[in-house]
Amino acid sequence: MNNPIRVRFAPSPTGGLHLGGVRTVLFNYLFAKQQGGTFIVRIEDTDQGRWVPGAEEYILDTLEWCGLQPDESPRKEGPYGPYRQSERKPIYRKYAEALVAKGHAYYAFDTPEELEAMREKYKSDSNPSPQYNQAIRGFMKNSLTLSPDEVNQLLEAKTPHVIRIKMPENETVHLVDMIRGDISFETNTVDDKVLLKADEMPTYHLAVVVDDYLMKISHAFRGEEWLPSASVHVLLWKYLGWETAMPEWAHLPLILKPDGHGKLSKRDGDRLGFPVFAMNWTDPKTGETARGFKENGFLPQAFVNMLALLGWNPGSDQEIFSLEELLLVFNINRVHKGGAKFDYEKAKWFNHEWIKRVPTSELLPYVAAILQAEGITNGTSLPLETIINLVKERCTLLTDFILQTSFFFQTPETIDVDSIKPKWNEAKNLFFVELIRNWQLTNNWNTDDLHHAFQELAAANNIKPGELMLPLRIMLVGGKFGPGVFEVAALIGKDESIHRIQRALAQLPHPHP
RNA sequence: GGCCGGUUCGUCUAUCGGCUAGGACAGCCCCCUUUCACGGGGCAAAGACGGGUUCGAUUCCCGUACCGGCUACCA
Repeated sequence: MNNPIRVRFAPSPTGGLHLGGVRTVLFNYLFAKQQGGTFIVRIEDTDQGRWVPGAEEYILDTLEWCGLQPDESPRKEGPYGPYRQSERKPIYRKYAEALVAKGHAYYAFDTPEELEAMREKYKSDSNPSPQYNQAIRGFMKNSLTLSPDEVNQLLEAKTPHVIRIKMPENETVHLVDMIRGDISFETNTVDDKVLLKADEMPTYHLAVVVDDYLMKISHAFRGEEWLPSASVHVLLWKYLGWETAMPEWAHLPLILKPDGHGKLSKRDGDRLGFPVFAMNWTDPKTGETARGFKENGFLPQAFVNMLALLGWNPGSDQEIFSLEELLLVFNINRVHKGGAKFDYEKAKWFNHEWIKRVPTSELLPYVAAILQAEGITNGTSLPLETIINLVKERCTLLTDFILQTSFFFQTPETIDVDSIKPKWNEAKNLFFVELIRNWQLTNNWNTDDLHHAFQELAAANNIKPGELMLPLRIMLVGGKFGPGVFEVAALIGKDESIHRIQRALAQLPHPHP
């Protein structure tokens, strides 16, 4: 009988939630939910210095927008709370002390200055970044080099100190990764990581092990950047006596910059002009706002779909997946080992596909909100659903609906007269004057009749309809885009259509006014 | 520098040793469309390199190169 599936996403509340973070959530979520497991969010706020107000709220809001709701989180406490590590502070020390008692860890009293001095002293060309490890610890100020009395005195005097893991000598640590298979580390090459900091807060290394144990985590997914320190974590599980409860590991590949190399960062988004965060994030210190996919006009379905295919694929040619479909076909074993360069063009393609296939009724609230925010809403009662149906395939982002629908609601502020002028002449001018008269008299204000009447009038004037369609489009819509002109005319109505033509005529040469 | 990981079209990727190496995005061309899109059709584009193993390697093994991550009392 297997233990229940319990997975966790453990972000640090230091800012906006990055693409890669959301993908980690997604894979956690899919893995847990397809097996009836539990998805937990635990806030890793052990670094007081990097804590940013609002970040935790933002992270939880983002998961809500994505539809990836945790079963247990600071917002929805479960049986293993609290779900914020800062509130779990009293828990950690005893485990660190237990490790000291067993001889797997030790107290270290070195000051930051002394650590710096050590690094300077041992720095060389062949070893540019000396570590606090088994070669060095014998020369430092710790409970391994000091006598028990000295250590007790220092402890009693409340001397600031940390607890470090004592890496064993000449051992090979193995770990099985669900994505990468067997990975091994030589303990001689890893340093004595700090477990408990001087402020009594645990470091990530201690906290992740203790909390994963206490929260009964069965599978631990995280970014590839954690692979090097995984050996420390495996050792900790063993030294704490919890080896049989250790979760299965999966280290996810990184999401890389589209150009150049390296991990994708917020800076790249600024530089290359695309969002990196899921939603807008305003830095409370600088007041600067980083754009999010949500505000850039992405549908959450598309965002999630795009993320799922970054580093994973079903082995078939299918690319469009709803969350429900992903739940059916996702398989952690098919996650790649190699990092993927992020491609914003492909991301937009996913969104376009989703805009085309999502029912208009579902698009409606998004579009209505955007139009309202843009101040495009007016007194008219035009059927927004009909309009969305007319233009949705032309919209890659939800924000494209602004350009594609605003001319239905308001007379275009400027029209592209420059595209009419070169081929404009008196005959065309007369045609439009006559068209206005024709329209004023008609009672058949619908797409088909408008189209036929236009054709007939063109023929009567001996002008090719093609010569007149573009001018009419620009007069009504403002530019060379949008759905069929007669559908636009039919929707905006007789008075408005005539008004727009008159307005355009006034901006064009008309020798006989 | 050390440690760990990775390497198929420009990009995301398929391939459980048999390949004329498939799909998608982007690009280009054509059709459809009296706009822009949608849609349809087409073109171009890849196995880092060197050794093995094998009847046969993109696929397995080794080495090299290159890329990435880590190397904090940050996560």
